[in-house]
Amino acid sequence: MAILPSDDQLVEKLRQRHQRVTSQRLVIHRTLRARDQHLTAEQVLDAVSPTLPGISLPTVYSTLELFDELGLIRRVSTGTGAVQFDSRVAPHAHTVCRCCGRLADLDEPSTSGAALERARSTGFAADHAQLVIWGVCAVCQDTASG
Amino acid sequence: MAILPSDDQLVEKLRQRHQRVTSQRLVIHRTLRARDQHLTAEQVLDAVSPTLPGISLPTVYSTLELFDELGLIRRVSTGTGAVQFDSRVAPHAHTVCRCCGRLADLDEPSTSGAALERARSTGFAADHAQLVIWGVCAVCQDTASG
DNA sequence: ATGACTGCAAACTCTTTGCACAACA
DNA sequence: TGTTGTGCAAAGAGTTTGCAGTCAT
Repeated sequence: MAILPSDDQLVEKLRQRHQRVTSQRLVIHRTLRARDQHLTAEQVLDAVSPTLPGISLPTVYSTLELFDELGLIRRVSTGTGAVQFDSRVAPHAHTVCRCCGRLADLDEPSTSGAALERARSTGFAADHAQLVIWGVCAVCQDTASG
Repeated sequence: MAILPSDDQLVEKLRQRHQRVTSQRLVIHRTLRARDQHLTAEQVLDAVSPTLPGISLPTVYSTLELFDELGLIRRVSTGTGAVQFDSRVAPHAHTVCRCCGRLADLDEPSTSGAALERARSTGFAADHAQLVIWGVCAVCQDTASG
């Protein structure tokens, strides 16, 4: 499989760690970048299956875990249902509806800087902050009141 | 089982919702308040079993879910291992070690206020913000460098 | 008395593991 | 050519569900 310019970041990080550049890793990476949203492992499998027939869920999981270690994606967990993997690298928060469980993005750029600093001041090597806001989404509010 | 002054908040909320005051709910509530830390459902089971022999894990889960709805505790999920239930009501953040998985408290009082406001401005009825900071704890840093 | 709650068992979902084969370096 | 990575199947952990019996109101 040919290496595209958009693969460079991934390929470089893999080479640094003496890990292999496989078609599974390339396709999953391209798919995540193209979607730029949060997906479950199963959704990633469905998204890449047309391009990679026969790819397995364990491979998807191990690849997503690798990408999380490399800082290419972020794991977002709400504790309800499957973990979501977020390819949006820019800082932002997430809202979770207590009613329908829906996860949505919230642009909130600079909330976590102070918390990262504070964590570091306690000796914790912080690399990433994840802000999840619980509540009821607009749709479920309408449904409940209607 | 007698109602203590410390149970008042729980009892009042249950009565409001026409739900029953059971010994399971009282003991779990007292145990959580006494510990004032984050516990898994299994740890809650172990903690209350001496007082309530024969209590079951499904009951613990349903009670913790109820308390979360009542705002008496907070569900903290890292996506690795079991969900933790936090009886500390005062705003604070959590750190998660990528290496050993350990969850720790971080006093960080006012980080989430702006994010809650912002979520509300989009029509989302936000009630709670959860800030999780990923990184490597001091212990694991020492282990890796030694 | 009656309806909600509990305990038990089983099922279910999500994720990880073990092993043989394939394929990158 | 030597490992690392993949696919398959199965196991594992955590959580939820169904139902009969119990208990708070």
